[in-house]
Amino acid sequence: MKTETRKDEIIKTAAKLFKEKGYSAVTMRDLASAMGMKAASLYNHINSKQEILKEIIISLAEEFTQGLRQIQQSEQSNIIKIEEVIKLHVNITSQNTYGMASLNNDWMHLEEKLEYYLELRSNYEEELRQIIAEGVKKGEIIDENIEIMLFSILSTLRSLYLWIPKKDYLNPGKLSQQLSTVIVKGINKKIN
Amino acid sequence: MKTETRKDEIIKTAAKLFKEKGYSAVTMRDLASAMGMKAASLYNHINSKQEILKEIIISLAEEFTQGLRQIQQSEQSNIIKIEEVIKLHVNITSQNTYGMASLNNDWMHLEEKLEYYLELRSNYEEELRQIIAEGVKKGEIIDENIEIMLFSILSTLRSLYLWIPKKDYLNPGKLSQQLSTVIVKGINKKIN
DNA sequence: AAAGTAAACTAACAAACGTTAGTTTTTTGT
DNA sequence: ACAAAAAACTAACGTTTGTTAGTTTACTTT
Repeated sequence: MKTETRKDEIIKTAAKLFKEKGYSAVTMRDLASAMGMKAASLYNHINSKQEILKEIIISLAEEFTQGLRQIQQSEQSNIIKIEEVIKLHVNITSQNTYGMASLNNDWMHLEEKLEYYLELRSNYEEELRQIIAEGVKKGEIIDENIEIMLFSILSTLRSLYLWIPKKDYLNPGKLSQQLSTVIVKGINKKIN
Repeated sequence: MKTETRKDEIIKTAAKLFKEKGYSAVTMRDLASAMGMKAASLYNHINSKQEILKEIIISLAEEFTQGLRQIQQSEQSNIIKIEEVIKLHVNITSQNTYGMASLNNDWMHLEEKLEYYLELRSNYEEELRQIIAEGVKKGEIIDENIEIMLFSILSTLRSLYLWIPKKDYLNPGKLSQQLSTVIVKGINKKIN
């Protein structure tokens, strides 16, 4: 764990501002002001505004890709794999709620890296889709519309960045567990 | 159902562009170009860029508020009320997927109407929270963390605008029903 | 056909944008 | 203590931004 560079600080501060107003609405002067410097000085550390966005988003996207790959390789039931995916999202999001906002809302401004990002994203969805499909085939998961289950799970997990900051009294482990309960068992009490 | 005014067309086109790039990244020249006219001509119909955003968001927010109020007044179980809320979201989102993007992502640029919007939003969340809480108290809903159930449901429903356009072979009725199943019963097959 | 209105246009504005160039200050390594 | 490197600064650039003013074109009503 090496010490945080000035560039890292800029990226971190940018992520915070991007979460509040979105990438396009944050100016280099806003960012500089938040860093306590002038806009031109930022360019001693970064090459462009876009580079900042790229670093925020791509590193997170690769973290998710790698995390899911490890879960996929493990030999567990598909329900447990999904619970591991939930943990993955909770953990990554807990450590970088600001960056997750950009990942969700500002990816369309990536330009050069856009294609790469979209590929990571669709691969991620496809792998999760296959976990669900296999779970259905093996009778672990209800035989409902797979797209809807995928959508519901991903929507919840992708929105975590909005909720974790407000509920930070919950530790990641407990949050993951409670989320798993709600997603896996549903909310109703009736026993069929 | 009166005929659509030019202003309505502009707002509709703007919503589409706002969904693709976000409010801040869409210029009046972009919007004019999409309308087949020059930027200055837009001002024969609207007063400002912000007014467009305001009309998109506030009308939707009020639609949700009114819809939830009617559900709340009906005398039904809380589980059924939640299923009605799901229907409400599916129906409104189906008819205006573009506007829903702004509602979710561009509300922070509302300025004068921001406070009003935030009030509608927090009232909406609070009413839904109470439906869940009452469901727990009456034994219809599992005794899990209410905030997490609220968060999970709202995240899914608020993300519908991203998915409905891709899955438009599903009609709203069927989609609502399948969503209810996933949210209420969960995804696992095991009978406890 | 004339008059009135609606809706487009051209031209331009002041402000804000990302970024560059060149210079000064601060920190680091010997 | 001094040289080198890092990191801040001022000033300015060419564009793009939302918007206004004034004018022209196209419909509608009489």
